[in-house]
This record gives sequence, structure tokens and C-alpha cells, in this order.
Amino acid sequence: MGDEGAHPGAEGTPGGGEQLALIRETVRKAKEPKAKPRTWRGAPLAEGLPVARVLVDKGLLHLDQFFDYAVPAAMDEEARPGVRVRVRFGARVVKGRREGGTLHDGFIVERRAESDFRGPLAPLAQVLSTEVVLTPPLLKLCRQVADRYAGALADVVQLAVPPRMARAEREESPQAPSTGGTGHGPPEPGSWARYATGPAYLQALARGDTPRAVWLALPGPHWPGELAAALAATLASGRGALAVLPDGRAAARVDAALTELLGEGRHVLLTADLGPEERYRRWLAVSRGAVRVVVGTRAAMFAPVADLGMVALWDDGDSSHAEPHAPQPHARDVLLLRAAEERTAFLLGGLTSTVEAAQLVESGWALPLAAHRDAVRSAAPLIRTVGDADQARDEAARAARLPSLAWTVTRDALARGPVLVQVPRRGYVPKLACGSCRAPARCTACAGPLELRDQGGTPHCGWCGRPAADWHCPECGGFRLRASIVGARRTAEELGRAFPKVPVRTSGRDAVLASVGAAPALVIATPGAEPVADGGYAAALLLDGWALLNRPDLRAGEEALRRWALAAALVRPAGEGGTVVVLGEPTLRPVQALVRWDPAGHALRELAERAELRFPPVSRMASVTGSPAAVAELVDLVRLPPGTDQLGPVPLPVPAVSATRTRRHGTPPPGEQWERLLLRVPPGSGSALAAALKEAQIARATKGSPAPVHIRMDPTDIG
DNA sequence: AGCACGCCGACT
DNA sequence: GTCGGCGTGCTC
Repeated sequence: MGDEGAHPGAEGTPGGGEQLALIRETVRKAKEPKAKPRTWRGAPLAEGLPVARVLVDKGLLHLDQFFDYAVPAAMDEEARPGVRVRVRFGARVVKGRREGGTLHDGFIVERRAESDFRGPLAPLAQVLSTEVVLTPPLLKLCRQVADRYAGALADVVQLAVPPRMARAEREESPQAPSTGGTGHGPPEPGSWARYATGPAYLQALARGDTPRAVWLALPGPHWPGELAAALAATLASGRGALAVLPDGRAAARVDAALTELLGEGRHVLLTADLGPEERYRRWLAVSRGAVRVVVGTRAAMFAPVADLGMVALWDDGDSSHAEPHAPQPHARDVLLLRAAEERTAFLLGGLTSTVEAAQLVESGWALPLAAHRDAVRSAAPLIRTVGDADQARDEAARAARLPSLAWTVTRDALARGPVLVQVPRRGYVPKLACGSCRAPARCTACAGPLELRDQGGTPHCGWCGRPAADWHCPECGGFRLRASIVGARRTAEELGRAFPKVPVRTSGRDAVLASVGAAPALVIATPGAEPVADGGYAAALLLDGWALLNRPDLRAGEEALRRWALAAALVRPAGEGGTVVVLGEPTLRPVQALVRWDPAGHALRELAERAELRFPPVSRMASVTGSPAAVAELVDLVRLPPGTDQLGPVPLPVPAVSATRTRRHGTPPPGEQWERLLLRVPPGSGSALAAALKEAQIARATKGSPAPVHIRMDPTDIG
């Protein structure tokens, strides 16, 4: 039957047009008991439910709807809801005959007795596979995500259902060993006993309850085992469980811990580095219900776990939890939707807390799952700070740029084990500031940040590329520049020279080390790429302090604390001599929170501030970007919910013409001036805002407005 | 998005 | 009289 769609010549069958016209009628008569056998071009149509409602896999926003197709009798059996099909779409009817139209992939979402489309139905071209992949609950989840983000259903389905791999589909999925037998009861509390309500949380999971918690994990190596224990406890209750982690390394650690608890074959690891075929094989094992526990990275957030009992997310502040593809759903939101819709337990864990996590606790939706204060003291390293005043007094620092405290701590620690040095990302002194007042040095033409590419060279603008040879500070008149970020390479060089007998190892963007041994070594790493040290680091230097804090970002403080805590958590506890030196003003809120190891308090204060300023997540926001005319047109069309604030529009920075990197979604083409408008609604009106924006976007597209407008819910990069 | 139908200017 | 401009509207 596959040939049929491939040969338009077949349309010329005598009487074809007439019979085509019959389809509508026959379909309408589907329920009549004595209807003649329905046909399409002489071939019979399916008897019982001759209509298939299809999600066509092209995410054009204004086509965010289902289309009905006639089901040929030969496909009746296979054309079940949830299978992949191929349909002809976009054809035109000329003199009763269907012409043109291209083949598209899609999914059957429903079989029906009749269609409400007043017109002849085209037949399904092909059932691609009998595998049911878009199940009703998965479809419902995708619909909710699409609505929440003012996006198209087909876009979300593309994120949720991996591409088909025929070979993996042909194989049977090995059934996970059933519970019992080898004595897998509810797991022991183990290190969960360090948390006030830890054992109770685990028991609640094991007996089938749905507890919801925000878990502030203690620094140290135990969190993967604790997360695994929560998954195992849920499985012990006879339910499935899902954990989403920010990267493959973290997922692998939980995977290993889970294998230790459950043995082989009872859970799957779903990460991108498996390759498409193996990933699809494992996804199928989940979709078919053969395996019910999933540990994975971002895309696993949609994993169709049967009888889901718990969803868990680790380190929701990590930016990789935000899906980069339209409509850019965040794993935290997707899992929150699942927890509500599928009535599951919820566990949001991390070393620190985002404001969103704090809000879940503040609203009473989730309970805090925190350690006893003395457990925190015995797990955390000693934190010492080096502020500007210290550095100014410090003669050695001026010469070597490494403060003497950092130098002595490093020297002492290297006698006992490895030392971690956390340096800012990217190259060699990338950004510059005024040498006397420290105001960021900006380009006089476009206000972009000045950068130094080679040692001793002329600074250039990072946006427009213009050289700034005779720069002087507009704030204080100073004319000397200083590096505001010290690059990894330079720091590594200096430390290597300071401790010539110690091996220097680096871990960064292009070469990430998973772990290092217990022997003394200097480990230079960028944030997020810190290797785990066998037995813990003896010390850590956090050198990127004010580089992180100076960013004009709502989350700068939260993010700085998060990165510091990630590194500090790899250091031995204070009782074993573990010491962390952070370069940052001790009066700053995130620095204080690190010193006291009080991430919950930090998040609560940030949340209070956001509420006061009516910033997200207390209010919900959307950004609308595009050419001034396009933004204005959308604003004209949109019916905003009551209480909406319009902020802006403001002109967007023009991207560097020299930028050879691929242009990101939602950024203007080179040389075009775009605007961004922010829309802010009071708490509770977020979904109304999303719906209104989607409606306006559809109206615009239907009008055929060519200039694109990008809509983004909960934008993160709004400075 | 494609793609075809539709109603107004310069050519054989 | 015809070829063709891309404005408008539809796609099961």
C-alpha cells in the first residue's frame, strides 16, 4: 500500500473523483447499520471506525490541530491510536481530484466513527510501524506542556518521542525481574537518616504515598545513593519512578548507585551519548512497560513510565535542564506537570536551592527535606573568604595575583591530597574593567564589553569588534584597564609555576575529567566540569567570585552560590581538614550563605526580593522579540489578561556582524534592529498569558504576516 | 510553510 | 488578446 502515495498517477483511476466524493458521505454513514461497504477508489475502508485523527508532524503554529484521514480496510488492524503514520498533506482538490500534497509523518491520536470535517477525507498513506509510541497519557502531557509554553503540540511531541529505529523496534524488550525473590524490600534509610524527615520520606514512598519534597542535600558523595534509594523505595511500592539529572556524569553516578541497590535490568539509563538506536531500545523498554525505573538527562523528562509513582529532579538550577528546542520547556516544569497530572510523589534535590524550589516550599506545595544543623557542620568544609580589602593589603597578591591565603591553603593542602581550583570559563582574560573604580569597560560605540584577546594587545569590543586603543573610564576618568576575569589557562600557568613539583590537571569544556585520584595534584576546572576526587579534595580555591556576581542577571547570586557549593561539596569535611577559599566580598549575600552553608536561607531571601520587585517566578513573564513592527502588531492583536504589565519594548543588542557562530533561536539576523517586550502578569495568570499569546500568534500567522515574532514563557536571560 | 487561484500591466 | 505580478487563503 505504500506505493499508492508514491505514485500520483494512480489518481487517474477512472471514476476516482466520484468515489472520492463518496468518502465524506460514507464516513458520515458509518454508524448506520445497513450502510453499503465503504470504499475509497474501489478499495474498502475500515468497517468499525473508518476515521483516524492524526497529529501531523510539522509544528506550524497555526496548524496546531488534528487532521482526519480515512482508514483503508487493509490498515484497520494496524492503524491504532499512538502509532506512527505517513499522510499526504497540503493537497488541493481540482475538479474533484486530489492533486499535489507532500508526505508527512504523523501520529494517530484517535480512531473515530466520523469526522466533523466537511469535505472528502484523504486516506492514510501508510502505517509506518505498529508500535504504539504516543500513548494517551503521553499525548496529554505534551498538550499540557505546549499550552504552558504557548507552543505547538507537534514541537513538544518531537521532544517527547524519539525518532524510530526499526531494528530496535523489531526486538523484544527484556522484562525487568519482578519485585520480590531476591528480597528487594523497601531500602534501608542509610545516609537518609542524616535528614530530619529523610527516613519518613522514604517510608512514605515505599508504602505508596505521594510525598512532595524540596531536598537540600548535604555536601559529600552520598547524594547519588540517596536519590537511588528514593527511586528504589518507589519501586518497592509497586510503582515506577523517574529521575532527571543535568548531565551524563551525574546520571551515571545515580545509575551506578541504583545498580548496586536493585541489580541489573530493573532500571534504564537514558542519556544522549548512548546513540539513537540504543536510546530508542531503552525508551521502548520503558514505553512497553518492561522497565519502570528511569534515570536520565533532560529528554528523559518525558519518559512514558508505566504507573509512575515518583518524579525526581537533581540540581534544577543547572541551565541544561532548560530544553533549547521550541518551546523550550524546563525539566522542572514538565516534572511538576507530571506530578500533578499523574498524581506522583515529587523530589527536587540539590546542594543549593533555586527561587522556584523555595517557592514550592513557601507555598506549602512541597515540604523541606533538610539535614540536621549538626549534620551540615560535620559534612561541610571550612569556608574562608578573601575580599578586596584583604587583597589590597596583600603585597603578594599584587605581584602574583594569587592572594597569600589562597597560596598557603594550597601549599598545606597539597601535602594531604588534591586541590581543586575553580576558574571562570573561557580563555585568557576575556573581560576588562576600569583599573581604579572597577566599572566594566565598555565600547564607546555600542556599549559592548571590552575584551583582550592576546597578551599586551589592544582591547577590542566583544560585540562589534572595534578596537579601543585610547580608552578612558566614563565614571572616574581612569585610563588603566584590569582583567575582571582571569582565564583558566593563565591561572593554570601561574599555579603550575608556584608548585612545580605537583602535577597540574585541567577539566573544562572540551575535555571533562570524571574523577581524579587521591594523590596530591592541582586540578583546574571550570564551573560544572569539576572532577570528583577519590576521598575528597583537601582544599578548593574558588577564583571566579566577582566575575560570576557582576553579571547583569537576575540569577547571578543564586548561580554563584550554586557553582561554589558544587565545588565545595567535593572537598573533605572541615573535621578532616577540608578548606575552601573563595575570592569574594564577605559582605555579599551569596558569600555569606556559602560561609554559613545556608542555601535555604539564601533562596528565601532571593524569593522575598523577587516578590517585592514583582519578578518571576512570583509573577509570570513572557518575552516577545522581533522587529519593532512585528512586536507592535502582536501587541495590537493580543488580548492580555487583566493586570498585565508591559515592560518595554527595548532595543535588543545588535549581534556582532563578525559572529560566525550559529545564530540562536530568537535573535535578530545580522544588521537588523530588534526589540524585546516583556509582559508580566500577577501570580495565577501565567496560563492565561500563554493562551493569549498563542492566540495572537495564530491570528498573526493566519493574516500571513511574514516578520517573525518569538514568544518565550519564563525567559531566563532578561538581566 | 508551500502552493495554487485570482484579478490588473507590457508584450506578440 | 495572453503571460505573469505576488495578494489571499487553504491544507483532513
